[in-house]
Amino acid sequence: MNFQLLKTDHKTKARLGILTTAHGKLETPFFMPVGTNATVKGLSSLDLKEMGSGIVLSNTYHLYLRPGMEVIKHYGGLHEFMNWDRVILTDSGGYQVFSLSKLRKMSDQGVEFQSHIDGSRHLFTPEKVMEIENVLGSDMIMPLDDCAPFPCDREMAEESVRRTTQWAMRSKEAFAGLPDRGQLLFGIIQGSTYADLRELSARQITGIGFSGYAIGGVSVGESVPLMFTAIDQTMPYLPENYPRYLMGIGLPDQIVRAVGEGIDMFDTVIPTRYGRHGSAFTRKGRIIILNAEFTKDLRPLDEQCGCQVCQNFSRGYLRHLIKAGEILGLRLVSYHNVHFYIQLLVDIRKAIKAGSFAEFQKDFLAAYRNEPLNTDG
RNA sequence: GGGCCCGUGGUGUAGUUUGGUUAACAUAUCUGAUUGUCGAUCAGAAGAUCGCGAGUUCAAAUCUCGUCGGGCCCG
Repeated sequence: MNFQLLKTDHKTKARLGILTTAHGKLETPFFMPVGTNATVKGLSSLDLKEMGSGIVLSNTYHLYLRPGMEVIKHYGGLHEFMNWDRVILTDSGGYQVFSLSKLRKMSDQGVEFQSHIDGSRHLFTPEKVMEIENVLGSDMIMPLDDCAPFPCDREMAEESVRRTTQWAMRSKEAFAGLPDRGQLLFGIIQGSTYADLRELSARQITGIGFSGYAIGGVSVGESVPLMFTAIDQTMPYLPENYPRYLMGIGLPDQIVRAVGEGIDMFDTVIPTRYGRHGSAFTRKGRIIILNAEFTKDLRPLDEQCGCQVCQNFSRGYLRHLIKAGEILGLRLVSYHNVHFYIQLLVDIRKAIKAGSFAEFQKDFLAAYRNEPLNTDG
């Protein structure tokens, strides 16, 4: 068993656990900064270590297209390529094919798509994705799935579930035939917003048996309530003794809520994307540092934050950097935001350990506003 | 001394020949969106009594005269 469940909160469904991988142990719940192109945009592996991240997420689709597998193979894997000796999870590319490739043809065989970079044509099959991820050498790997869009009619959702299950079986089989690099293969649940399809998908995927289970097909354009409905519809069918990964989620308050539903793993581009676009997270909410009111603000982004950026730079300075299009601005705000997420999960784990997660959740949600904050924040 | 060109939101321009809805576009500014990546993009807002004055006209950024400012050419 690679996952050890240490504790389940008595008032919520929050869990504390340890996930063991080829590149180290991780306490759950944890957050994975997204490093699509073998980099968390704007941050080096050194930065991530400094802020205490134990894991990064990277991406099969992007790395396969660029730099290409020959390069990664030459380095011996993604860890060596990006000089990151901690844990890596790679997404399969199912979502990217869904979100980036204009021209794509899905069939039971796989998905044929055109590169968003140069238009070249490629075919991803479940087997091929397993091979690619094996070469990448990431510690946790996701199988190719059929990510249903939103809105999605029932027929399309049914097909997404059927195909995702079929692909999951093929992935597992292919995975078994590849060199053992100590990788953990996860299963992905689909089913859109249909309760019975979520249940069906969860039963089928867990029936196949994986090292962990992911809720996919969320954060694809649905409303937040619907997203949580999909979580509710899926969670009862996930086995306790395996890690649960909520793909692509979410805003800080959504993470705090989802932990209370029993989710163990998160990833989202929000801290880095929002950082590049000039939004910084604080425990009171998000400030859009680009706003004119911060022009002469001498305070750090978040007065409760201990990160390098908050120790050294003011809101007014960071605003200037972002407005001037300086790379340092993108980098510093991204640094703060990723640190914010990492620290948020540290505090969440601490609260679960102390048996006070329910209070933590209540306090956090009471203090945190989702609408952008003004100067008073 | 003579001749010619140009003055339109913060900036750069279009519209003037042929007068006719609410003066357009880009950029900058302001606000918002962004969830298995996007230094992308999208949405919304504010901003010009068209250098100034007079005249012609039902109606003037547009035509006429004067004037101020900037530029160019000739002497």
